[in-house]
Amino acid sequence: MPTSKDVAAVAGVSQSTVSYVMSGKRPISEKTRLRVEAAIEQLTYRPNAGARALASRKSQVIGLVIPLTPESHFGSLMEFIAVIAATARRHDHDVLLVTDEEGNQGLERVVGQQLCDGLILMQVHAEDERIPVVRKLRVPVVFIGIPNDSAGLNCIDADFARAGELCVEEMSQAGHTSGVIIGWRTQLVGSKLNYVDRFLGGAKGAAQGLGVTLDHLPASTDRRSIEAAVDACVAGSDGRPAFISPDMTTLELLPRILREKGLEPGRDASVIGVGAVSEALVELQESTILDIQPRLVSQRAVEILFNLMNADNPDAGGTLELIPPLVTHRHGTAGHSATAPQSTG
Amino acid sequence: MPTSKDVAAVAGVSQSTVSYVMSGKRPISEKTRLRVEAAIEQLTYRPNAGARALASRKSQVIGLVIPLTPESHFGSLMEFIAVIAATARRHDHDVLLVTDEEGNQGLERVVGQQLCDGLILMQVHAEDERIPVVRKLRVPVVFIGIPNDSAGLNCIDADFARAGELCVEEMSQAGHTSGVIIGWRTQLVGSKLNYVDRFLGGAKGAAQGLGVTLDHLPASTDRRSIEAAVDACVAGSDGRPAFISPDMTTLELLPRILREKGLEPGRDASVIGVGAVSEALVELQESTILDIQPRLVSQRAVEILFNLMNADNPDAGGTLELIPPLVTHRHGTAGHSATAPQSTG
DNA sequence: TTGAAAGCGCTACCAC
DNA sequence: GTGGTAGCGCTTTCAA
Repeated sequence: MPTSKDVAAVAGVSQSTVSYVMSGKRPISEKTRLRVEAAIEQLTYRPNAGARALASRKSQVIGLVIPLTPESHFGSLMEFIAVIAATARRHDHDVLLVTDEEGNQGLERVVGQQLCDGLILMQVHAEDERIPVVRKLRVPVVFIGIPNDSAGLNCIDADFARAGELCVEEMSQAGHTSGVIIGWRTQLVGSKLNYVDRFLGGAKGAAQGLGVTLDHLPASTDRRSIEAAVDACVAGSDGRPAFISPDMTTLELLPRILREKGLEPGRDASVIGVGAVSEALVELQESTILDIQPRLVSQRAVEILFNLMNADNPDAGGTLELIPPLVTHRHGTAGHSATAPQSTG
Repeated sequence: MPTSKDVAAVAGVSQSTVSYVMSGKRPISEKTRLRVEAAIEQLTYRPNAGARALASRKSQVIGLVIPLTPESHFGSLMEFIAVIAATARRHDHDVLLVTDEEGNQGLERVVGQQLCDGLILMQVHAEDERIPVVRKLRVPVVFIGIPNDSAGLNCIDADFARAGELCVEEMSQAGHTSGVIIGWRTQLVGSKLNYVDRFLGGAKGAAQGLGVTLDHLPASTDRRSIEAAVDACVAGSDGRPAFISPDMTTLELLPRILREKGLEPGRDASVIGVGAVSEALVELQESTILDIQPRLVSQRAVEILFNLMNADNPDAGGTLELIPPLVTHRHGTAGHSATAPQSTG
């Protein structure tokens, strides 16, 4: 493996000149620059990441903390990860995977070892126990998700309140005057994923405005609890029930459960929700799906992080960005086109 | 940030002793070891990853090269990534994400920069253009997938030949005497993902043995081509058609497409295939699913990599490991239980 | 516009 | 069983 010393020798310059050619941190004459670049090419030189990190105190790596809990929807998760990795590369950084299996230990470890210069945390809980730790961390952190107390933190997420409104509007336009939201068990809401709360808030507001009634049936992401919720809803429903859910796993399960009970989604019941669906699958969903735009959210998360990492002020921050959802797919409701993305401002 | 020098000072020992306490590479008296450990604890010392990598020529990181092409099924991909990350941590290593967007450049970069000590490559093609590059790489590499010429390479994958056999057996037991395999376009098979080939081989062999007829309809993972294949099959079918596919996306689309055509999967048609399905969804699949055991495959991949990384012989290797699939879920065929994983030896 | 040299924090060799 | 110390390959002053 050639070193920058070798490059210097070949180019007939000093090692520091090689360094400055690569970093551009000081003016170099056209002539020497070309010589150095030629030498780099010739030797296929690549700077040693460890040495660079040691000397510069920058690893050129960002840590991505991913949730591997049962409630996470792997397909959606991957959608985020893919964009984050690609965006990071565009900024000349790599991505280190940190599973939340290690919990706070993991955060402290990767930052303590100076393995990365910044962190992105996914699946942030309302009262996330990582927050006190994050506040003490000496690297910038961006949350995907909005905790209850986001003061001074940098957060970005889909606008679930708006998504709730849109779902109810969709429901109303599909001719329903009442519907049921299937979300998490109430005892978990508030202490865990609070986007359900935000979603409920938006939905309830819209329901009032539109004069439709809305119930909230708590359910977890397992088949049994969803089934129970469905039974309850069908029993209490006059005619065609409508289901709304902010959770992708639930949205995948619901149509199947309905069919098992002899209800054809779109005809005998409406299913409306938000999620991150892969393009291949979205057009065949039996539900009306609002896209929470994981690609946009991820990209902004990385950009915010890089802004912070390049900021002079070490504790700059306090971003709170909400990305509006898009209606990408309507299904089974008369009078609606099945595609045509539409901005929601 | 405290350094090992600080630890040494607090413990009243030399810096090298601190190093040896951490690495265990030389005997340390109980007494000093405790003193050092106490100092480490007290200062919450964490070794600087860059410095360590520089001095030891080991980064304690493995690179994971993931495919972000349209043909990859994100949910399945995540299943692999999660296990790889967890297993790596258990070996005291971290995982660096390398997207194949960079192609061979990416491989050469992360190895050249000495960002990682080993690589795992996913979604290996039959004539993968990364292979010549990999052979020159100075770090061990494990492939998930089996290229045509695997000589000297370390490969692991699900046993798709066996999976093909099992699918045909399932089909036969479900009372079908003929069926259709929906795989990739033939022109792609052979140059790209060759597990389809292996799958076809196994399936055809079993078909001969069982005296059932089998067609292969090429289709891509998009809705339109699958639909065309379905139409062709239904037209040529007497009675209840059977579909077999080695691709998860196809398996997710098929039941929906069938329903659109008025065919209820399990009753009017059988859908059988292999894939990596999340536990929450598997019991509601409209198909008979053989689990390709992504968790087991991933775990073995990491273990093989660590064996290579610890091997004295730098070009040890030439592993080829096939993991048998499990019948985890049967659907819509009389006389079968809907669950009960069963080993296939 | 360029070079020399002092570290960055760790490991591992050589002494004792 | 332990300590001293020479690098690992880079960045970044300080000098010229």
